[in-house]
Order: sequence, then C-alpha cells, then structure tokens
Amino acid sequence: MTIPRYTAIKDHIIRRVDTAHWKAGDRVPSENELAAEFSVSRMTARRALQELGEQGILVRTQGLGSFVADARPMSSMLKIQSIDTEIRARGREHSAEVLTLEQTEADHNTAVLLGLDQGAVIYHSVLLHSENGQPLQYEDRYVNPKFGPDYLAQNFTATTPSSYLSAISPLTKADQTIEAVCVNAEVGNVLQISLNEPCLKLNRRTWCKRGIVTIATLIYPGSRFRLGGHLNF
Amino acid sequence: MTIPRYTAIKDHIIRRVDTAHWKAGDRVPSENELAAEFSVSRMTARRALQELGEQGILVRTQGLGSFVADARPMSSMLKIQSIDTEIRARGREHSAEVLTLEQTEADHNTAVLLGLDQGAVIYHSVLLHSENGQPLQYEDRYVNPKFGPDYLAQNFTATTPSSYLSAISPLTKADQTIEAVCVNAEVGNVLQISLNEPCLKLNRRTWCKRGIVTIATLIYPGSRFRLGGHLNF
DNA sequence: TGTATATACATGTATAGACATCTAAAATCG
DNA sequence: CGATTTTAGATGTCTATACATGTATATACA
Repeated sequence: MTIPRYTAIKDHIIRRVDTAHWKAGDRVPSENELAAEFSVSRMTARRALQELGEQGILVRTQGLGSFVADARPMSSMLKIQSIDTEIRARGREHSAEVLTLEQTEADHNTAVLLGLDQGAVIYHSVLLHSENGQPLQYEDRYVNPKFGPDYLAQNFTATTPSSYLSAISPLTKADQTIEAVCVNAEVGNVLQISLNEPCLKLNRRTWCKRGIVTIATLIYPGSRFRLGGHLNF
Repeated sequence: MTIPRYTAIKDHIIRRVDTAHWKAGDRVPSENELAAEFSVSRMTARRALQELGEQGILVRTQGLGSFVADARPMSSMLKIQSIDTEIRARGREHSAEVLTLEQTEADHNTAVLLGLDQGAVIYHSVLLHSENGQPLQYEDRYVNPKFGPDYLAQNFTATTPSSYLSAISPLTKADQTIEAVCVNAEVGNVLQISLNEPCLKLNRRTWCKRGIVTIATLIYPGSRFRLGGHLNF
C-alpha cells in the first residue's frame, strides 16, 4: 500500500475545499456517505474527517455533521531558512568561520538523538556565521556519516553544512524546539556577547527517508536576532 | 458511560509521567500490554497512546514502542491556540489571574502597532496563566475597542482574551517575532523566576478582515517552556 | 395549538480480528 | 568470526459490527 486510504479521502476533501467547491459552512459528506463513495469502512472515512477536524479544516458536531470551517489555521510556521540565504536576502554579506571539523564518537545523549549506538563514529562541526562581519549564529552540528560520507572534506566557508546535507539526500522532515538560554563563556566569547545576555537556542533534528541525518544546535544572540513569522488563517 | 476509557488510560499515563514514575526516554507499556492491563481492546489502548503522541508527551516509533518525550514541546506552533486549551489538552489544569484590566490611551509605539492615532482609547490587560499552579505565561495585551467593545466586562479567569476576541470577529492573519530576553523585576516576580533567567518573548499582532485587532506580548520562563514544531519538506 | 414522543441520521465510543511494516535481537549459515 | 536470515514484538492500516449519544424533524396526543 503506497498511501493510506484515509489520506486519499482527506486529499479529496481538501481539494474540494481549496477550489471553493465546498465553501465555509457547507456540510461535507457524512462518515457513512464517504464510506460508500470510497468503498471503505466507516472507521476509515471517519479517520479522514476526524483528522481534518483536528487540523481545523472541518468543524464536526455530533448529531449534525461535518462542516467546512470558516477560518483555516495556518499551514506554514516560522520561516527558518538557511542562515546564508537569510542574510543575503537582507542584502548583507554572509561569512562563515570553521571552528571545528572533526570525527568523533557519539556520547550517550548524542547517540540517542541520532538513533545510533553510543561510541559510534560521527562527524562534528562548529561554525560561526556572521552578517557583515558581526557574529549572528553559532552552529554546533553532529552528522550521521551514513548520510554525509564526505562531510569532513567540505569547505564550509563556501557552502553551509545544511545545504551540503540536503544535496546528498533529500530531507523529508524535521522537528525542533526553541528555548531561551544563557551561554557559557566559550560560546559567548565567540559570539562576542556578555555572559548575561539571553540567547535563542534552536535544537533541530533533520530526517531523510532512511533515518536521522543530523542534529544541530543553533544559538543566536538575543540582542541582534529575532525569529519572525507570518500566520495565515 | 461517564468518561471514555481511553481518557482514563491517558490520565493514568500522564500521572506516571508527572510523578516521574516514568522518566524521559523510558518506554511506556505497548498497546497490547495496556489493552490487557485495562481490559480494553487494542484499538482503545492505541487511541490513548496515539493522542499522547500527538500532544508531544510521548514519542512513538513503529517497531520500537512508545517513549516519554524528553522535553515536552508545548505546541505545534502550527496553529494559534489559546494557552488554556493547550494546557488542558496536556491533561493539566489551567488557571488565570487578572493582574490588570483597564482602559487607557495609546502611547506612540502602541498606536503605531495598532494602526491608531496616538492618545486613542484602547483596552489593556495583563494576565498570568498557570499550569497546575505553576506560572507559565505572562500575557500583556492591547486591544482595539472597535473589535472588542465589551472587552473590559469579560471574566478572563473563565475565558481567555484570545478566545473572546476570535469569537467576536474572525481572525484572518497574524505576524509574530520571537526573541530571548531577561525580564524586569516586576514580571520576574510574577513569573516566580530569578532576574537572570532568560525568557522567550513572543510579540504578536493579530488581524481581522477590517484591521488590527490586538497586539500581545507573551513571556514564557525559559526553564519551564519550549516551543516545539514539526516541519515537513 | 402546543407539547410530548417517535424516528432518522449524524457523530462518539468500543470491540475483535486481520494483515502490513518496521526494528532489534536471535538464530543460522558461510 | 562475520554476514545473512529468521523471528518476535511493536506500531500502522483497515474491516465489520454494535451500541451510545446528540440533533432535527415528523408524528401523535391532550
């Protein structure tokens, strides 16, 4: 089975909503109607409607039916793109300094995050990205050699780790968390900030189809950086 | 049937996670084990685990099992959701304290952000939202009276400002920025954190079709909160 | 006329079972 | 011993069915 049937039903409904075939407030087919139309069991049709309800695309009411929601929740979140394109998009000059580029062994924590065994060989890099010469991002990254075999041979002043990795194997998904922290003396010194200054810390895991490619910790000085986003309902 | 059985199973698991009975990274019982333990079918046990996975409390991997998430990402950041539903969805108790609720005049900065003239009459509220009694969000909000005429008459311990406003006029879009800051003594005192502790500060402007409805500043203690999200390429 | 009651139909909860897919560890083979 | 295959167990998808609960409408009764 390539794609689940409930996904096909969801796609079908979304298409009709997007093309204004079904407008806000319209009733969409009931679970039983969809089940008959797609020749699936009611539970499968139900799952499609239910997930669309959780996504805010439909509003479901017991005894009444499922209706197209009038306000749609946003689909894209904070725009977080490669730091170099980000800087260049602002019309400024991007430069990178390679602080570390080495082969090492995974400690317990890193191994768990990468889905490897403790002590497994992994690649490690630390870079400082600057905007017009002013430090803007401290990038600490671990890479699964399986998905980036030539990682250590790259020149990361010319191309960023993230763009190298995405060129090797297409990235399928990522999860990330954002938190506010204060940095230690070493990182603070590199970023040229005082020790009390709060920073944004972004922890991201990136996957390709066959597994976890890399984990990255990105630190931005709070005084110079803001993450901006746009939401559409 | 008073409460659904899958809810009881969810509560049971949440309790064990909260009391550190099961710690981050621990494996929780499998679908079959839970089904046997609670004398329910596998599909019912599955629903409990699945919903906890969607809430970010568990991480489920096919072939491996379900594990307690290490840092609980708060929201999917994919939708703007009120803090109270967010907290309740995680099986915890939400409470709010109204620190300020007043009519005032817009200063220059606020007027610009709201698209009003300086000195225009606006509504202002300051709330503290808590999860199980622990301060989690400091909410400082200005509202354009045009889009929320009865704002000052609301009881914000029962309903949140955001849900009141979205009920009045459908919201069409929002923009926001996230930064890391240290808070002043007043806010720090309310949030019960030390002055050196970094916080996440979220500045958000929300529109309806006819104009800017509200601007909000949301502050989360860095030690208790992470923003989490998923990206799909 | 107005109020109950019955009915149809929608979603909500739950069961029992089948097969698919993925992972890690055990067993087997060279 | 190392590489390959098998196997056990976990989640993922799907079916068919049953009953519970909420809503609106039609019907019967006072």
